[in-house]
Amino acid sequence: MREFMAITKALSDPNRVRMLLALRGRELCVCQITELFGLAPSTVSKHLSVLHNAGLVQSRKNERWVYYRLPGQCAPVMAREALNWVRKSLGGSEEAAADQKRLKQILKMDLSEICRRQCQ
Amino acid sequence: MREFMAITKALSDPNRVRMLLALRGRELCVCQITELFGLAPSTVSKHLSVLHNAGLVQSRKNERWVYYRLPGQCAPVMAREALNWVRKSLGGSEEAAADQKRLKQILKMDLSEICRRQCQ
DNA sequence: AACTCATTTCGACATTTGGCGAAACAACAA
DNA sequence: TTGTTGTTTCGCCAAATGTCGAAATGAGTT
Repeated sequence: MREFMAITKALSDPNRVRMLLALRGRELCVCQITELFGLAPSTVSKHLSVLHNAGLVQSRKNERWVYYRLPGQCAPVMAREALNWVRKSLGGSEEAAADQKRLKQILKMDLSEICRRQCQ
Repeated sequence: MREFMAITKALSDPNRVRMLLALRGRELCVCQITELFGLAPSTVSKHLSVLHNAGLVQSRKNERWVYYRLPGQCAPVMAREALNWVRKSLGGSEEAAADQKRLKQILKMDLSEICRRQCQ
């Protein structure tokens, strides 16, 4: 029950759900997610920590950047089922499509450039 | 997206999730749910309204009582998928079993008797 | 060791949410 | 019509939540 509630609470914020949809098929750096959502880096970090705590994302550090991704087969069943449900329900939604489109532009940019823009 | 968020917000409270699990296989009157959870009737009513608003329960009125039940095949796909996920994830949980056990006792009681107990 | 810089944590604030009791509502009974 | 009674709505309060900016962290660089 505790595990399940951690998941539903994580899914109860639209920005967090959009983050999960944006992570389909690729990993993203915190600064890329920050750029995509137009939120403060600290806010994005907190959202990602909620998702991580619910087992809905994993992370790794490389050089200066932290990358988040959806968990693989090793993830707990409950989290995998939740992610399948999200994908099935919203994978084809307008919001997801719009985010994917803007993400395409962001992925072309250099990570350092993105971070520089966020510091000003 | 709006529909999906209504569902996840509805599922983000443990009492509401327990209510959905208690409604498996039968309809329940508001006073029975109130008795099961030990909350104020107004609180239970509010929870049920949130669930109803998300399409996760339906209601009917009969005589003096209002009965809530899980939606049938006519329910929107998203709500049905959500309910399946809840059942699959928590159908066998300790909390659900404990609630079912206490519910068994409550179902033996007369509705008028339950309501009388709640008024004092 | 000191510096840089992406990320996280902390502190503050406004908003939302879960809870209750009182009052309003709605349906039935007398 | 007037009561009775189960449910809902309305205020109110305390706790939780989303957001930001400032400060702390930590890994790589000089």
